[in-house]
Amino acid sequence: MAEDGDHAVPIRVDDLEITPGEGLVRAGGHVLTLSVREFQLLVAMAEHSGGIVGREELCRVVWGRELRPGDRSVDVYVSKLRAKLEAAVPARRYIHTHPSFGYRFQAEDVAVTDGDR
Amino acid sequence: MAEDGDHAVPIRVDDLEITPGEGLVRAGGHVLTLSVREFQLLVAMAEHSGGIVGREELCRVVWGRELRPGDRSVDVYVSKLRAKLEAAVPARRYIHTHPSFGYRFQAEDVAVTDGDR
DNA sequence: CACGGCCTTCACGACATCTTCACGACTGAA
DNA sequence: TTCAGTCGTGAAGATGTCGTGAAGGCCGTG
Repeated sequence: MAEDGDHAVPIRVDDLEITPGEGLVRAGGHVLTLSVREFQLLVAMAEHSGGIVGREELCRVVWGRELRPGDRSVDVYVSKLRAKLEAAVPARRYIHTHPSFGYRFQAEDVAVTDGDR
Repeated sequence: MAEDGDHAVPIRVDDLEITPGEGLVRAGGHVLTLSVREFQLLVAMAEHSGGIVGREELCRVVWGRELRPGDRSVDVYVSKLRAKLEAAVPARRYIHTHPSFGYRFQAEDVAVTDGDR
């Protein structure tokens, strides 16, 4: 079934439960308070969980416009989102940077021995 | 058919899953973080998996220019790529050197039988 | 009006990447 | 053995990309 619509089907990634229809995010029994942009960004990445999503696509999906040269909006919101996710679930890391490619959303342990390289 | 476009069709070589459209490489459920050059080099070799690819061609495809005498760029990046592949999948060897000819991309066991002596 | 949250942009520092150089290991020929 | 060509790889400097605090504008609420 097509599931990229606005259905209220929760997206689950590790400890996170994201409910697009309600703008609700639960992290291990803990509810996150996100702004609209933060939430849309989270959903956009979580829908491609495990894959890399480029800044251009994120800008298109969340901001509804093309990414302009020098535009740092996406980076700034990724930073804010990371801060809130880390505050909620310190043991995991969800947003990974792939320089020049984009970001990858996937739950990984923070204290990794070999997972990061 | 020639399908070297930017389709997100994954290239599979043994334990490796390479997704050109996303810049993503998986090795046994493990995600590799590669730079742009490293990734392009990997794709260029993996597309000719099993065959030998010369430095000239690699330089043309990845760097977009002719290989100049004394240019070691290709060698350096092959080295980096080897290091990351070996870290991810220690049991296999993917990049084989054929002196004066080029490199061959093919999965082989590390505990070598004696195949290339 | 005053307050507070959200969004955008700017600026600076931290970090990753790219290129080139340098040295040594290895190989085959004489 | 000695020589010449080839390759592996660590390191340094230049460049590019990213992380993030802060300032300013907008808008809704009390």
